[in-house]
Amino acid sequence: MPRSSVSGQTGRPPVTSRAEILAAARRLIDRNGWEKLTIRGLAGELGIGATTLYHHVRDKEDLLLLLLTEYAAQLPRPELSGEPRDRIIAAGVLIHDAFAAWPWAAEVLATDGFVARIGDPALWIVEAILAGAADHGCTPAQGVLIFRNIWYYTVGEILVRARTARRHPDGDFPPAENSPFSGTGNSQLPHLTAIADQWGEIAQENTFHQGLTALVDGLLAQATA
Amino acid sequence: MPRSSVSGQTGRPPVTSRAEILAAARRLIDRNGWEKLTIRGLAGELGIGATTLYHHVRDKEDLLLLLLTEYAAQLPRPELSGEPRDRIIAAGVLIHDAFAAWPWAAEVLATDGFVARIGDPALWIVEAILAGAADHGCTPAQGVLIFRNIWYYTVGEILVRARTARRHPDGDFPPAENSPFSGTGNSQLPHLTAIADQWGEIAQENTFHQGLTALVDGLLAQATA
DNA sequence: ACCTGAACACCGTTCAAGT
DNA sequence: ACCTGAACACCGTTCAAGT
Repeated sequence: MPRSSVSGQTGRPPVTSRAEILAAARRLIDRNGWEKLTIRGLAGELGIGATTLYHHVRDKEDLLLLLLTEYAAQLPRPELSGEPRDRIIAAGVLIHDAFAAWPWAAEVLATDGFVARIGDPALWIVEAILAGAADHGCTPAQGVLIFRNIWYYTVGEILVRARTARRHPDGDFPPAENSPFSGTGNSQLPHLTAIADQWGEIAQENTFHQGLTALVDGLLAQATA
Repeated sequence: MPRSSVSGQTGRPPVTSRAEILAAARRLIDRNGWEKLTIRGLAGELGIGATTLYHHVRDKEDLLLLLLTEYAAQLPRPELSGEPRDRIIAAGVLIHDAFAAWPWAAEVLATDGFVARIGDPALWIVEAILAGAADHGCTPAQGVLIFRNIWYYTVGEILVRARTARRHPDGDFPPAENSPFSGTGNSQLPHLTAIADQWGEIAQENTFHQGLTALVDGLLAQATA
């Protein structure tokens, strides 16, 4: 790790910086996908020795976390207004859209403790959901429940759709792979058989907003029952 | 790949079989977690050369898929009865419990096309959800929507909780890691501050059934609106 | 028919030595 | 202060050669 800047500079001059490393990492991820990011490849992109990176970031996990924190800090932070229920849904959509633009973030962050790890830049959206729940008449514990459920649902949607997209990139979805029903004429499965042909097309639709609304409305109905 | 058994056996006798390999893989996963499963380690467990495995399974992904198919085929398949809405929820709980017992399965299968890949043994539960939706008055497309949403929610819950458990194994949950709020006295985040101390404990609770119920009720309300 | 070691093309990370 | 190559301890997979 380099020390924080002091006036009297001595010793060998740096060939790179943490900022340069993060920018290059982001470039490579956008180009090849995050699974393909390697320390050695990153050093190659920067034209430096692979081991030099370890003077600027602790390890690969630290690098990814720095990248996520940077991304989170730079996201727009719109004022949420209107009915509490609508604010909660809008907050969920914001989380979703942020991850949809950078699906690998969901892979890295798919953990309950994510907000603590990513830090302050993400807390405001949690606060927004808790505030919406409270304004709707929920107890604090019910607010936490609502946040957790939105988080589960959103992570699941992002991960499933991201991995599906990786397998058969945009547009074509061979029924045999995308539909749960590839065989023919299984009389034990009448509903599945009936819908088999259209499954792929239906599963392609973006129904996040609709599903999130159902989840939030269901949770709020439970809370105020 | 070995050929299907024929009576006149010739050549070098096998030192293992696909069944033995799958059993050993399962043992190692249960012992060390699925991330630690390596082809070389598996061969070591069996006391054979690593490259021998490639005569019995195509590659590592094929091996994992065989393992999943075996697991799915062996799961109990209870009759679901009662109200359509309750049958849908019960089906979701069955999916959840199957994955909760083997969380790595969710990692491998977190893809829209999962049922096609895992094959017939998993189709009955999809049929059960579609049938419940139809009996409740949903169109086939609405049934597919309900299945997909249950799948997203369940995958998210399993993955988030599995990865969290891996980070701070059962019991203790340091607030600094498990709560979104580690700092103190941030007046911009009143609701978060108020609940910070109890967050870890609340987030520990298993609320899957409750959340799934909210989701299904919300979706059914949308469908029949 | 089946098994095997050597080899290929990779990983992340450490550390002593250099500038 | 910072950089570097060599080295360590791994991966999955292929393939020619052996039994």
